[in-house]
Amino acid sequence: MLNQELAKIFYEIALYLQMDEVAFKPQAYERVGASLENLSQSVDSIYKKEGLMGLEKIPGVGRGIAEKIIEYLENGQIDEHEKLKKKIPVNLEELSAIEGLGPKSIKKLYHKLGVKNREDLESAARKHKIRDLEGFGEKSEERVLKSIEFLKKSKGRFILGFIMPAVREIENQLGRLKETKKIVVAGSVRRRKETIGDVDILIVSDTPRPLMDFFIKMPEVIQVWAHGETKSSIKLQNGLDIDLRVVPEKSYGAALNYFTGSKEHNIALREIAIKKGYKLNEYGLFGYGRGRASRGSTSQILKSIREEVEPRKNWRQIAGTTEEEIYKLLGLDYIEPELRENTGEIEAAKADKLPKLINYSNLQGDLQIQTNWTDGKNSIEEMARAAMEAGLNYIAITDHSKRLAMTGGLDEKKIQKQWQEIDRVNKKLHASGFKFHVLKGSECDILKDGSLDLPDEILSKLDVCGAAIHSYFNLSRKDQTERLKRAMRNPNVDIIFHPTGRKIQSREPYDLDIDEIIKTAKETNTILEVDSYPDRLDLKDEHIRKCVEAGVMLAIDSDAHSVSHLPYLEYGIAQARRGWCEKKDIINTRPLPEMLKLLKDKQE
DNA sequence: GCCGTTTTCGGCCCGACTGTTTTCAGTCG
Repeated sequence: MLNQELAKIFYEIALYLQMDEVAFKPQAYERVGASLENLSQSVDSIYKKEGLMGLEKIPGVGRGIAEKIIEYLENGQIDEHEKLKKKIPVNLEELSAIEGLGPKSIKKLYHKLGVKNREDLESAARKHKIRDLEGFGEKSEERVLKSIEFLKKSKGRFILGFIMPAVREIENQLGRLKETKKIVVAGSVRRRKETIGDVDILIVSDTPRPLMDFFIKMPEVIQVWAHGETKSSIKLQNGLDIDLRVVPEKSYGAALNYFTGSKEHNIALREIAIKKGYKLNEYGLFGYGRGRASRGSTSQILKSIREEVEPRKNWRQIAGTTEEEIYKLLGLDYIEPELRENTGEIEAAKADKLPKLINYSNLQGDLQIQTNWTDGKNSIEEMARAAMEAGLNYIAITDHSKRLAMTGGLDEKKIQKQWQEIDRVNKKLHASGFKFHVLKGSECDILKDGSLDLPDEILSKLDVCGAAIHSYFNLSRKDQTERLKRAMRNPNVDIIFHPTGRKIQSREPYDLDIDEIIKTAKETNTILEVDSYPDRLDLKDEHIRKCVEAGVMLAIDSDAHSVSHLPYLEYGIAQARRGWCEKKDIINTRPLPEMLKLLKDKQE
């Protein structure tokens, strides 16, 4: 949380500096903001362990910002930030979220109209005061009102797994047009971020115009933000913003790379390109001069670009049709989209040390499935058949335990009855010639003190015992961590389900020392789950990466409460890929007998 | 303010689109 607070402050400093047209510093602050957001360790613990020097090792942090971080840790605020806030006391977070409002406009609105927050802005717009300002007009006023309207209704970001069907529908519509040679959804969707702000679609075509026209006239469109030759931008009824760009074939790879991002990754690539005497943009990778790409020093080349001395005349495209050739010419291994956050992937690609990521087709089983025995919608047999159709070879039925009375949680008696039903389903499936197997499991409640909701004599008979926290979310960090550690030390507990308990956009994770949990998981040979349910994705990417580094085994489960939830596994795999997971790190990529042998209580 | 597989000083990613403009500033990604 501390990292996020600081990131927000640094972003705000960047905006304030931009208002005053300060050169270069804003980028530095933005960079450090993004860096802190991606950091898996808390700045607090870095500072405690390694002091100022440790902070300076964080990418984008030098002496100046390190001192500001320390200032925040000690005083809870940063002097320069407070000064800037006093000068222009506006709610930057609210105002900069408005479509089309940047630092310059915010500054002007404050000075001329005294706009401090979204409310002031809305009232100024409704009174038509904005249109009279220099640089503004009727259109900008309307845009402000529309954007406020939308922000009132939504939080501005969408949960990937929930919005994906709508995205794929638009992709299909555009893909069917005869002008479309190739289509791909780029941006944060392609990187499979857990939430997305908008959608970037890329099309290869020689005739952009009809595509653009079709795009802005689709029935779902409620707002056209931009409509140009090669780029258009719209908003759908469901609130989703979509950008469409059309590029020629020879620029496909460069454009795909560029529009996939992340911004930080792209900037790093461009810097590498410049060092090699190249230029990288969305149209391709270009070398300077004829034959020898590295003629002239970097600064000479830059100078010539800046001065626009016969721009482009001497630039020659040397790559751009595919992403692969761009990475190759930059001296890098190909980097999968899920890794492109500039959090070490470029260095790894340089050193030939990228992980061989788990594949979207690598799962053999699913170890968390709910049925209509508790709060699921479908029967055991229905879930089994659906999983089989989805290409899986085994599932574990993990209905809730008795403490979750609300869901009709199973007690000792009921769960044993469920075992009979599982035996019956297995028998039936095997008799029909299927190799599929249903395992006996539980999503057993972890009680307040870390003990379990079902007795050991029951748990020890399960094939797969999952344990999860569903109550007392507000325990202190120490108590919550101890609670989970105690559960992990139970020799019958194989997996901790959704270990941090967060729900994206609706519930914070409970307070946990995640490093301590990972350490205990390693010691006790407990598996941690990557819950694939779109608003859980728990563990999340940065935790997953820590597990991989620590050698903790993970399971990717759907947490399906209905047959329609099984496809959610895709998002768990995506999250695992973002956490640098290989196939070997995930227990349920193994065939059933091998998987079972890796469980805690099945080992010698 | 950060950063260095040339550098501890002198650089710092790049282009499309819009609106309000008579040639461009601001925003976005």
